[in-house]
This record gives sequence, structure tokens and C-alpha cells, in this order.
Amino acid sequence: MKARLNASRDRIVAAALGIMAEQGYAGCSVAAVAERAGMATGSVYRHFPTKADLFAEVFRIASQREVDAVARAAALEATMADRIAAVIETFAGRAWKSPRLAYALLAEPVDPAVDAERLVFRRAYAKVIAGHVAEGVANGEVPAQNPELTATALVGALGEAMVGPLAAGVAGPDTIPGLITFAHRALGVST
Amino acid sequence: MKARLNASRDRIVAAALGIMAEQGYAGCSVAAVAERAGMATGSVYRHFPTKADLFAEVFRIASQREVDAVARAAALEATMADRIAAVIETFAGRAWKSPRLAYALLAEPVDPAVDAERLVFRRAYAKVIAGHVAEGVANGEVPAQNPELTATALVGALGEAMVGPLAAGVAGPDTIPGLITFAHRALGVST
DNA sequence: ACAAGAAGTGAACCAGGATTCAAACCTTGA
DNA sequence: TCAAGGTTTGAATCCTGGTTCACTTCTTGT
Repeated sequence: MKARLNASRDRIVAAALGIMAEQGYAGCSVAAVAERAGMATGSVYRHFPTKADLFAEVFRIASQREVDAVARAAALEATMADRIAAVIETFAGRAWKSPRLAYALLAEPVDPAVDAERLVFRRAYAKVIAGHVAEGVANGEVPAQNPELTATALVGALGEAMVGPLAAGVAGPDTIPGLITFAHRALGVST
Repeated sequence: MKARLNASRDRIVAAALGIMAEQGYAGCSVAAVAERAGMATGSVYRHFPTKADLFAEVFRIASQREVDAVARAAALEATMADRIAAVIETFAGRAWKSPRLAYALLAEPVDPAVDAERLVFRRAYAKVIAGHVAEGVANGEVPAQNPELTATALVGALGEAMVGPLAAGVAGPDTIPGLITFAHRALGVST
């Protein structure tokens, strides 16, 4: 039955996500994933041709979840300044709640094939931000600029500012407001 | 003789740097390094206990070189705005001249032990920038802010904006001026 | 109920590259 | 010149973890 088959596949992905959130990519041997999914190592290969394929999908799903959350939070706000603030708060807040997962998605060493998925992830964030920036430029909230470049730079800034604290396990309480101020200034929001 | 011994060690480091610049960390098997240094594989272990130790040192040296170049360029300028511009131009210009090396230093997957060295590298950049920011705050060139946070965010922004082009092999001609504008605005330089 | 085929099993296999080590080779000092 | 101590060699070894595959177990259709 196909239901069973799909269920197995889902169990594998869920197990991989679970281990990523607890121990990062480092803990994700195929054997560990299979065990957590309640099946034999070899069975994983009934559903995914290689480990890299499996984790490309896992990264895609996890990333999409993050990007969606950020996009959704931003959509609730009225001004561009508030949208950007919402992006940062959501991004950083979620990262802070699942630090191991956030580290895995952002910076942990992984297979090159999986790494490629990370570029997509970052570009997706950049795209969301770029949309808001373009809008802000169009209606005069911020000065003319290349929304792509600004967005890419902001994604880098957010990531870098979070990786340190995530690795260290501590974040200054003013990190998030500080980043919001930084972003607003970088965009040229008139204050 | 000790001179010979030191010379061997230097040859190893130089060979590793050379291969990194040409083929990235991926090409840096111990055997390849040894061959380029003109010695047997095993001899490398006369000078470094493990491969990770060797590359920690290699990363440290290469990073120091980069950070020094940036710091030196910045020191030549008079205003904080110009110093920051010099940082960005030097960083991006050098990365663009040795893209494979820059990619290896910035983003290529490496041993966790070597990865740790990367954090030091980024923090060193941040420290240089933070110094200029603090100075700018002190003499009123820019508004009050946390220089550490601003600097970290800028390092992330620069890295992110360069990794894409480095991987793709193309950079828009307005990337560097765009980044300078971004940085100046983010700092709050009065224009 | 039974045959055909799919799904699951997990121990064995394999690849790639770091690391070791016993033998061969210098260099130095008497 | 010779012996002792240190250095160099590079093929053999080891390790890790992804991948395979011959076999068993289940599901489905007649």
C-alpha cells in the first residue's frame, strides 16, 4: 500500500529533522536516522538514492518553514520599517528557540550537495527582504538602491550576528534591537 | 641541522597555501601537500601532529595576511567613512583576485577544528572594524551604537555579498560601491 | 489459499584519505 | 672512518560511515 510507503518516507524525514534539531548534522548518520525512524539502515535507501538526496530534502523543508514564518510575520506589518523589524525578530527569535537546528541550517559543515541547498535557503530569505526593500524604494520610504544587494547583505549580517551567539550559547539582550536599528539605518529608513 | 628542519616546515605551509589558492581545501590531501613540498607523506607528520593542526596554522597565517592588508589600507585614510570604504575595497578586491582562496577562507566546508580558526578570522576583521566604529562614535562622526555588533553585522554582510559572486565567478560592477553605500548608511555616517 | 512482487533487513562491503612504522638514509662527533 | 642519533621514506594499515545485496517478510490479486 502506498500509504505505508509514504508513511515510511515521512518517518525518515521526521527522524532526520529531529536529530538535526537535537544534535545537528553531525549526529545524522544514516544508521542513526534509520534507528530513530524505527527501520533498518538499508530501508532508508528504498526512499532516497543517497544520503545527500535525503538531506537536500530535509534542508529544503526546514528552510521553507523558516522562510515562511518570516514572510508571514512581515506580512502582518504596515510600514516597511515594521516589516523589516518583524523579519529580524522572527528570524532571530526562532533561531534562538532551536539553536542547534539554526546552526545546522546556517553554518554547520555539510556535504557540498547539501550546502547547495543552503544557498537556496539564503537566497529565499534575500528574496523576501528584497521584495520589501523594492516596495519601500517605490513608495519613497527609503532612498534608491539595489534591493538585491541590500537584501543579501542584510541576510549576511543577520546570519553572522546570530552564529556567534548560537555557537557560544549566549546572546546579549540588545542584540535584536541593535540589529533592527542597524537594518533600518542600512536601508535608509527616515527616522 | 635546525635550519633544514624549519625550512621543511615552511615548505609544507607554503605548499598548503599554494594548493588552497589553486584548488581550495578540497585539493589539500596530505599526500598532495607533501608532494608539492617535495617530500614524502609521512614527513609532514614530523612537523604537525595531525592534518587539522597543519591547516589550523595555514588558516591562521592566510587570515592574518588578509586582516593585516585590510587594517593597513584603512589606516591610510583620514575620516571614518573613508576608512570603512578602504576596508571594503581591500577586502573585496583581494577576494576577487584570489577567489579560490577567499572561498576557502570564508565558506568552504572544512574540518570542525579548522572551522574554529575561521571564527577567529572573522572576529579579527570585526575587531578592526569595531575599532574604527568606536572611534567614529567617540568623535561624533556616527551616532551612538554598539561597535561590536555593528562590526559583526558588517563582516557578515561583506562575506555574504562576496560568497555568491565568488562561487558564481561573476560580480556586478556596482557590488563594491553598493556595499560601501550600504555600510555608510548602516553606520549612520552623515552624508 | 497461493503465487508474484514489493518492501524491509542488517551484516558485509568499499572508498578515500589520514595515520603509522620499520627500513633506509643522512649528519655529526670522536 | 665509523657508530650513534636523528630524519625521511612510502607502502601498509586503520577508520569511518555511506552503500549494497541476498535473503526474509509482508501485501495484493486471483
